[in-house]
Amino acid sequence: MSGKEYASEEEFLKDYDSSQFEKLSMTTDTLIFSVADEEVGNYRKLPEKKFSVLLVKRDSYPFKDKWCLPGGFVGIQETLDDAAKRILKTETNLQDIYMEQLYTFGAIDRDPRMRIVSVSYIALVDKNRLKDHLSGNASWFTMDILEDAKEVQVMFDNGIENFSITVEKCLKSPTSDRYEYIVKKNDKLAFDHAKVIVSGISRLKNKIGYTDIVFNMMPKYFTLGELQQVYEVILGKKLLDPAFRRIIKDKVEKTDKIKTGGGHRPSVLYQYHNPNHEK
Amino acid sequence: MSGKEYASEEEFLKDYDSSQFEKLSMTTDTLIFSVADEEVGNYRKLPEKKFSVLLVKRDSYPFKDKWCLPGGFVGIQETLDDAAKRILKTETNLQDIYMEQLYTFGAIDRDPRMRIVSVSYIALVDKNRLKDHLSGNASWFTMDILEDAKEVQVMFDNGIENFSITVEKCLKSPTSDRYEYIVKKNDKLAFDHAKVIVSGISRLKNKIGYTDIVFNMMPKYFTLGELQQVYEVILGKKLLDPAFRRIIKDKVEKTDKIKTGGGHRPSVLYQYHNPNHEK
DNA sequence: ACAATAGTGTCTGTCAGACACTATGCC
DNA sequence: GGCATAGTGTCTGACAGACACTATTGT
Repeated sequence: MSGKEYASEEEFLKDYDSSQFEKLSMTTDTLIFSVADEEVGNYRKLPEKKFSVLLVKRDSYPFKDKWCLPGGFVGIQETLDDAAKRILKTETNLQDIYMEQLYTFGAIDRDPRMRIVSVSYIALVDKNRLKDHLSGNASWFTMDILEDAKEVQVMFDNGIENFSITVEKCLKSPTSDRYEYIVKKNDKLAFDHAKVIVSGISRLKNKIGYTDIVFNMMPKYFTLGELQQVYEVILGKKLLDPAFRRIIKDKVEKTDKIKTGGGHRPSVLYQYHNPNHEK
Repeated sequence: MSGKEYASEEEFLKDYDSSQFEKLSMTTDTLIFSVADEEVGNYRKLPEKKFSVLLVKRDSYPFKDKWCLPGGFVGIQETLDDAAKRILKTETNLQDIYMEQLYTFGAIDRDPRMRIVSVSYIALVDKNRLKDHLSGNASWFTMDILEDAKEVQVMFDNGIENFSITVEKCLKSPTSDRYEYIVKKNDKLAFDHAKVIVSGISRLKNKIGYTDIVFNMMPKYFTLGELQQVYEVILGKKLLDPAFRRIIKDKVEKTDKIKTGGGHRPSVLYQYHNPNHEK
């Protein structure tokens, strides 16, 4: 590592040959999650909420015609976060969206072209804010998730096409909660993106319980029933009304707006209220 | 992205020029955490536990003579996990140690030589297992941590040298628990490693509450008092005995061994017991 | 005897799970 | 009227925080 002796750091840097180490290609891939309304026949019923993700159809090799997460190469003068933001902007025309780094995937063969390390991100968007700004190859897929202790199954549907993946969960250590994901079935997703999606779903499921990130997927005004539906669809289980209201009561603020029009009692509209601000 | 049309993926790959994208240097940096016994004068008292981290003194520019986390470049034919394992082996001669990926740091100027993206890892070791296998420039530093809602202060000491860092915590979003760390004071740590250390401490503090990762820092046999000390030193607060014993009772197994010799009642030795195995 | 840790019993308040109940608009 | 959702009251058991107490060693 050393070699020639230098008197100062400035002198060293002037002489430094940055080509002596092998370099790698890096990309960011972003899980853009949202919740969609799915209309239900019965006029009385609320539209069903569906957890959904934005996928892009690849138009070139490798994995031509398969679906993948929006992603792209990280520029040499670009932060990882900035690369992820740039890609989000390109695909959805959205800015100032909640994003967080998920995990860095570095398997040798995850891309058949060459060694590419990918930093994955999660972005949460309110679908009402975009609708028709999508780029050409992008499409929202609803996800139906079946999960047990050993396996996750996700069914994707964009209204035209549907497919499913099956991923086995395998604890990396008995002392931790980290899983190694082994893809058992996957015909339509490119690269290792099946793993990335399953990791992202897992992270979201966890964080919904101890943070307020759900509100990034909500419109400004919403009813508690709608909010509860979103929790239920992400957690994959029904919640009891009183318990749910107890949990979120400090995170929301009643407005003077009311949502009418369903074949049932109208509902008060709420908005997000940061519980740390009131103290 | 496309260009010439190919009939198959094989054909495309044969023709693929991997040099068309700018590449980056990547490193892994590992937080090797452990808990050390610090002898106390009083013969009756238990040795005090100290949370500690392994640092390496840089012997070359940049940051010559500053301390940094053990790390190194990721090989082109090497997994991120493998790179981290290799470095752990080099520094401590340890293998089969608990490790998990922490975060990927990608600021443009984190290394003055050139653009380097660093994937950080956490490794937890039982210090009794190594003692004298350390590589030349490595040294264990105890950490005393002072944390409030806005700031973290860490005091490092390896018995010869001591220094401290101060890092400001700044929530990235009101809806989440992600912090942006701003280094306010740091004279002795190289690169952005002050941030990495603070992130790692935060992760560990969190995960100790809902996983069994502490046991990776414990010897095979330990008393509940010792285990409680480790929790206390990581969490930075005292715990009540009965509450602590309630929490860990399913995670440990009583052995027929007993630890005597302190100026007080002897203590039963326990060992880790995976709570998921008994069902 | 006493200092220090080991280990247990139990009260209390908080809170999640569960169920029952009331309220109200729209066809 | 009755369906479907909105919204509330309250019981219960689990459990964390708190404190008090007993047990046992080496010097």
